[in-house]
Formats: sequence, structure tokens, C-alpha cells
Amino acid sequence: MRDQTLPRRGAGADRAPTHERVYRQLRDQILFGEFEPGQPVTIQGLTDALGVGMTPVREALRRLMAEGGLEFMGNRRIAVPVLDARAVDQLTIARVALEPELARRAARWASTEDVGRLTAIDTCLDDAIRRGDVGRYLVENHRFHSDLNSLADAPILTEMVDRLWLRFGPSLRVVCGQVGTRNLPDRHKDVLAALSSRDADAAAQAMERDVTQGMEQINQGLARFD
Amino acid sequence: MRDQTLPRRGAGADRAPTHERVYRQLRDQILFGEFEPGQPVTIQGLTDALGVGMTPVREALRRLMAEGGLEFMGNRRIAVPVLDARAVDQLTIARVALEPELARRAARWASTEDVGRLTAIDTCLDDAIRRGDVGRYLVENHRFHSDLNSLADAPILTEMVDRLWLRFGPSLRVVCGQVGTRNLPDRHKDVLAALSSRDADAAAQAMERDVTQGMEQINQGLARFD
DNA sequence: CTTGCGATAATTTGATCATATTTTGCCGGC
DNA sequence: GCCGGCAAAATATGATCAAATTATCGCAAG
Repeated sequence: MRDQTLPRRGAGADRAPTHERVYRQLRDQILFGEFEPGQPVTIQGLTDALGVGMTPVREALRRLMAEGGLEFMGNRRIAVPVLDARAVDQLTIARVALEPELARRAARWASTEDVGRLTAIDTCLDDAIRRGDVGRYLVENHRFHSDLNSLADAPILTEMVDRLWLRFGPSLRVVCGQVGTRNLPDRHKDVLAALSSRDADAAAQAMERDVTQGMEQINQGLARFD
Repeated sequence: MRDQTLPRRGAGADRAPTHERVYRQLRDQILFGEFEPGQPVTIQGLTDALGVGMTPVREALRRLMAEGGLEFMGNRRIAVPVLDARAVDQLTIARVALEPELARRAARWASTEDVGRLTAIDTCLDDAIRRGDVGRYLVENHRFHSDLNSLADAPILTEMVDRLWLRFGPSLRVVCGQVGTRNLPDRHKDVLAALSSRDADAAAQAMERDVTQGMEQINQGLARFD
């Protein structure tokens, strides 16, 4: 069974459907803070900006709203959600409940190459922090956690966590823009050490510290913003 | 001029958009097991069955796929997901992590009327169990948990739990259809007692037992099905 | 005479449908 | 058994209709 239903489309490059491309582009823009919290999003504005029909845009927006990355603000207005303290509290509880478990599972099945790849990402992350490159930091930080979670081989839990990230992504950008990247201590080293030694409990504990610290940063940044 | 030929939107008191109505109808059908796991769903089949255009159907399906109630099975096939043991394991972990926390919060702010309403629902639930009415049992059981979660006043966590229910709903129906409703011990009494006495820890523990037991039922039912 | 308020018109946005285009699975012919 | 055409299903576009927000104009009060 080597040739099982290859999703090749047409003769040229296999291009994803338009609604999928629109979805991914908007999701990345939300995830990495290219939209400010509270910024309104309109269907027709996106159709004009992206040069596609309105049906794919509608589907992408509906999907993003279902995932929490966008919010329907009543009266025909779709916007990037603005986090308040209660939302941060709930997101913290959910992250603490799920991400350490994923780290625990990842520690069981992580190969040496996996750890090497994560270490390389973490090196890029440190570099971005030193340079003060907020955008790069956000991308690499997400890549670290996303790659780590994929190692856990738990698609349902991973998908839940991905949606949580979509919710606090925009605010993370705002917070980093305020305090810069220098004051971000890095708990990833502990996670990597635990993965190397296959210590599942240590990986879970290190991840819980990383999550707690990150959400605390957001909490303080939002409190300062009031 | 009265229009009786076309169900125009402005004519009746029906203010919900078509895609919303289609979404809710399909979601309830999935939640209460009116679709079997693995059953394929086509866009054109739904447009024909529901008598609406395909754009609202597309949006409803996209939303349900984002929420985990439907799955894209490659090659343009959309189907109700079939749970395997690993999926049940992940769903159990997520439910145990979230639902006791919601019960804990509900216990803090539950009023006497709230407890009374939940008790009434639980009475209906017991009645459904005695009669062996599986459909009624599923509806009332969901209503009990849904009402309870709404008391916690934690919309993000509640939304996450709602999606978990969407995932195991169809399989719950299959399991209940196999073993009937007689063998379902009811942990809800412990939850209600904890709510009455405002004991948050007891509510969380009782909810954890209820969740663990329910998922264990599903696990055994699916294992028997292999 | 200026200014504030309310009603109406106009523009913008969203929702739905019908249709054309593309892709895929299937079936019959070679 | 392999290849090419056929049909069905899904994707994408544009058009059309409904609703809401905004802008404008007129009237009245200070």
C-alpha cells in the first residue's frame, strides 16, 4: 500500500483550497499578533484585501470563530477578542491542565533527533530574545511548543491546546511589545533536559512552570494596561 | 402583501440566520446520537434534506468540523468520527481536568433555585432510566451537565467541555443502545448534595467520579464492539 | 444666528442563492 | 489490466436582497 490516495491536485503544485489558505493566513496573523485585540474584521474587507470570493472568507471566519481566535461581538461585528483577567484565569487553568500532560507523553516517546530539533528551535528562540525581535520570538516560541505537543501523539489534546494559543496570541504580542523580550526567563532548558533523560514527571513539572510563568506575564501586562 | 410561498426571513419571528439553525440542528443530532459514528455526511444531501442553499450548509459543516463533531476523512468525505481507545483516553483526561473545576466553581455560586432546577432535571433523568428511554436519558443527562457548567460562569472552559461532549455523543448513544440504561449508577446525587452544602471540593470529587465512570462505560462498550 | 436633536436617506455589510468550474471516483471499452 | 470518458460532488464567484450603521438635512430652541 504505497500509493494510498495521494491528495495531488491537478498537474502543477498541489494547492490547498482557497478557504484553507485564507484560514491559515488569518490564523497565523492572529496567532502572532498581527491583529490587535479588539480590531474589527469584516468579510468584504477581507475579500477585497485578499482578492478572493466571499464564500471562502466566510468559511475561514466561521472556523476561526469556532476556534476562539475571533469573536462575534453582536450586531454584525467580528473582532479579535480582548482578554480580561477572568479569561486569562480560565486559559491558565486549561493550559496547566493540558500542556504538562502533553509534555509528559512527549517525554516518553521523544527520540534523540526530536530533542535535537527542539534544542535547535530553542537556540533560535534565545537569539530572537537577545536581539529583541518580538515577532521572531513569538514564532519560535510557538514552534517549540507546537513541535513538542506533536510528539505527544495525542491529536485531540493538541488541538485543544492549539485553540488556547489562538486565544492569547494577540495579547501576548501586546504584552511583549510593552515589556520587551529581555525579561523573559526561559524555562525551556528544563523541559529539554527532562526530555533528554526521559523523565516524564520532570517534563510535566517544567512545562507547568513555563505555562504558569507565561500566563503570569500576560496577567501583569494586561493589568498594567488598564 | 403576504408571502406564503417563500420562507422569507423578515416574515416570521425567526431571526436566527439559516446557517445558525442548520448548525444547531446538526449539532443536536450529533450530540444525541442520531448520526451513527462513521456515517458519511454530504453537502448536497443536506441541502436537499433541509431545503436550504449550500452556503449555509457549508458554513455549518465547517463549524462542526472545527469543533470536532464532524471529521474530514480525506477525499472530500465528511463523517461522524469513530472513537478508538486512544481517543477515549484523551477525552477522559480532558474531561477530568475541566469538569470537576467547573463543578467546583458552580458550587461557590449556586443558589437554592439553581440546585432545585438541577434536582428537577435529575428526577427526569431517573425517570428516563427507569423507562429505558435512551434518547430521553441522553438529552436530560446533557442538560444536567450543561446547566451545571453554565453556573460556573467560565465561558471558555464551558465551551471546551461542550466540544468534548460533541465528540463522544454519538458513541455514548451506541453504548447505551448496547447495555441499556439499567446499569447506569447515578453519581448526580452526590453532586447535588455537594452543591446544596456549598462544598466545592466535594462537588469536584463527585463530578470526577461521574466523569470517570461515564468514560469507563464508553471504553467498555467500544471494547465489546471490536 | 447658531446649535443640538431627531428623522430620513444612503452607504456599507452580511446572508442567501444560483451557477460555472474543477476535481474525483467510477465504469466501460480496448 | 489499463486507459479514457462520464457523472457526481464540492469549490468558488458573482449577483441579489435584507438590515444596520452612518451621514445628512431640517426644525426647533436658546
